[in-house]
Amino acid sequence: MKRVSLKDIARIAGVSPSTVSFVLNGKAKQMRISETLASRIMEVAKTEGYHPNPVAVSLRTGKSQILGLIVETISGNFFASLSRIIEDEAARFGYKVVYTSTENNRQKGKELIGMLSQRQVDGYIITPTPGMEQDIKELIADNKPVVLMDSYFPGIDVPHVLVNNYEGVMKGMAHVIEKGYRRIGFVTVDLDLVQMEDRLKAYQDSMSKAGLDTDNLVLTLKYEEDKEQGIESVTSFIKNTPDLEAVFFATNYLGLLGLESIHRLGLKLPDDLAMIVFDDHDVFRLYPPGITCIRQPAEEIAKTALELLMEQLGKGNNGGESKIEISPGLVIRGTTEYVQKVNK
Amino acid sequence: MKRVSLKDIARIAGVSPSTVSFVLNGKAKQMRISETLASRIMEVAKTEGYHPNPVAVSLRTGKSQILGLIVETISGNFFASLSRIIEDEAARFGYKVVYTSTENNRQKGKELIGMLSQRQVDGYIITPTPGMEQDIKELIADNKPVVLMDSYFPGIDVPHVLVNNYEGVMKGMAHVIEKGYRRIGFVTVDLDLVQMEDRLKAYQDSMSKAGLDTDNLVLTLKYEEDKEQGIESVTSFIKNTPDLEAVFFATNYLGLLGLESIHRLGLKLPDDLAMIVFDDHDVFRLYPPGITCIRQPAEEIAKTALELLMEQLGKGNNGGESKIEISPGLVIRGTTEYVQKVNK
DNA sequence: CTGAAAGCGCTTACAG
DNA sequence: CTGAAAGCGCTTACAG
Repeated sequence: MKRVSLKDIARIAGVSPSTVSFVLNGKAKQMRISETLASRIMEVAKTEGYHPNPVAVSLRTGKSQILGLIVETISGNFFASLSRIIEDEAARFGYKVVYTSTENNRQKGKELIGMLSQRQVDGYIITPTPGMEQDIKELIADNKPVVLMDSYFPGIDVPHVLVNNYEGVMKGMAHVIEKGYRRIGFVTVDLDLVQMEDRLKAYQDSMSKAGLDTDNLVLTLKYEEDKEQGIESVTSFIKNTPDLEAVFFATNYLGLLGLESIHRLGLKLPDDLAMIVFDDHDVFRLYPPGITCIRQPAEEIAKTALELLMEQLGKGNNGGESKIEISPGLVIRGTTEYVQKVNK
Repeated sequence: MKRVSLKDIARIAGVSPSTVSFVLNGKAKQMRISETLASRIMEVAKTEGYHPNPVAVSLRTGKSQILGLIVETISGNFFASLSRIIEDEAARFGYKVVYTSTENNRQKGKELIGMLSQRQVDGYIITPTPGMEQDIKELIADNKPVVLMDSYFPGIDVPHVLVNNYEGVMKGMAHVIEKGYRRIGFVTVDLDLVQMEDRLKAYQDSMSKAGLDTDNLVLTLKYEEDKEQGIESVTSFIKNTPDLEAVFFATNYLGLLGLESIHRLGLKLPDDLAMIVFDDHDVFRLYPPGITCIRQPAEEIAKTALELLMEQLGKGNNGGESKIEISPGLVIRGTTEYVQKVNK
């Protein structure tokens, strides 16, 4: 059962391969091929079960119709929500998606390898992690279509889509402040990413706007620390901060550490201590009730990222909707859905 | 920054493309190319940063060095544990892995499409679901290397690796029976898969061996039912079965339904009711303490599946270990790790 | 309206 | 020991 080739179809239909190719690629009228001939060729192709060999097409055209999605880790909810959406959307444009993850462990290596050996993909959607700057620059230099998701590097001029982090934290803070909380702590991590800066900034701004002090209320964990160390830091932070009423955790990972700390201290949510979490990855459902959560719309982010990529690939069919804010080469977009769970 | 081609290397090194190809593919001595020449060519290739174009190689050789992994769903722990392991193992043999899922919703469609459009992959690892028989037969007919994982179709003669379901259930049953339980229920689903049959058989055998009755103790849910319906069925089963002491859930999905039912009935595990679960997919950690769990070693299954596939691809480097039981065309292997949690 | 020809980047008999 | 040539299956100027 050999695969039928374009040549086979040509032979059976009694025409030249070129003609078959034109017809099958919808260039029949453009090439002024008679409708009769065209439909006859179509017919033959169908009855013979012809499918073009994508490898040959790719070699000839230089396009693979494949997109590369690079995420931090392939296990986890973020990837799960994302992959489905991106795969579906990509399919609508005739693209397939392959995944790679940087899996923090083999940081330096894997991502490079992945990129190099994958230069066959037509475009990239990347969730950037610290240290990827160089790789991304290379892609840009290579004129590869790239969209960053969930974060970006201020120094690199590349389209990206992420939630409005500042606004998100402002909303969360406004909420707890309005509820009457005053002594609000903030737990973050020393990751050199813009979204972390924005979140901290928003915390500080909202506190000062409310005339509240932030002295000794910010805990910055080390990215390198392991989970247990993190939990201990948070635990002692909570225990040793006088009159602490609420804590804002800047990422969902930090939130999980916080949850464990609160558990160990025997505190009850939200009565003893209120908790607000900035949910990076739409994993809200992991949290128990009694937590205020800034939730990121993973689906919207993913869809938008794909749209931006398609635009670069010349398939920019943004239809009626053009309300994507485009700063010079940059795209920032995102809404924050505010989920209210604190019942104080 | 154009990609350098093999031809470029040849030109720079002052030899023919063939020679370069031979050297780079490690056929230098086989072709009796002088070591001096060979190392010079290697040198040029390295300094020029040459990487063969996999698309061209694939077109020419008919091999893609890509494996297809088809799972039920891409979100979920099973996929997460699997993907990592299979990807790593495959890399050791020089293969990449692409994923697809059947995502029960678009059952009939997607899987077909996935297969057809992917005929470029060199081999398949498939977690079969009911209805895939035809597709798998086609692959076999096409002489494509295929390994089934986690289940198999008795009618199709293809290598597969799965846990010993019968043995697993026997162990679990032996345990609870030994603990003194007598009225043990069994909850299963009307899925037409061999492993479900094996599990039920083992339940019946162990009950009869212990001289216990199974009348009205087996609940078979409909596969088509949604979650809520399932929970209600299980709930009423538990409530309406007199003197029920323990329930064996034949899959982890059923186990989750059971958990919810027990919760709704306000029962306490394992005091009011003991629970045993056959964990399809190594997601044991999802269960609370107090549950007896038959656990599948996902890692071992995945590794074995890959080995079997490599064997078909002629890379059978099974080293010293050859204790894979091979029945005619069939492979059954697996161990069950028995995790004891019931403290009665 | 349609066909012959070149070429994408490789590998591999074949011929020296 | 090494090179010229064919060919994997397509697409696309180019020439009628």
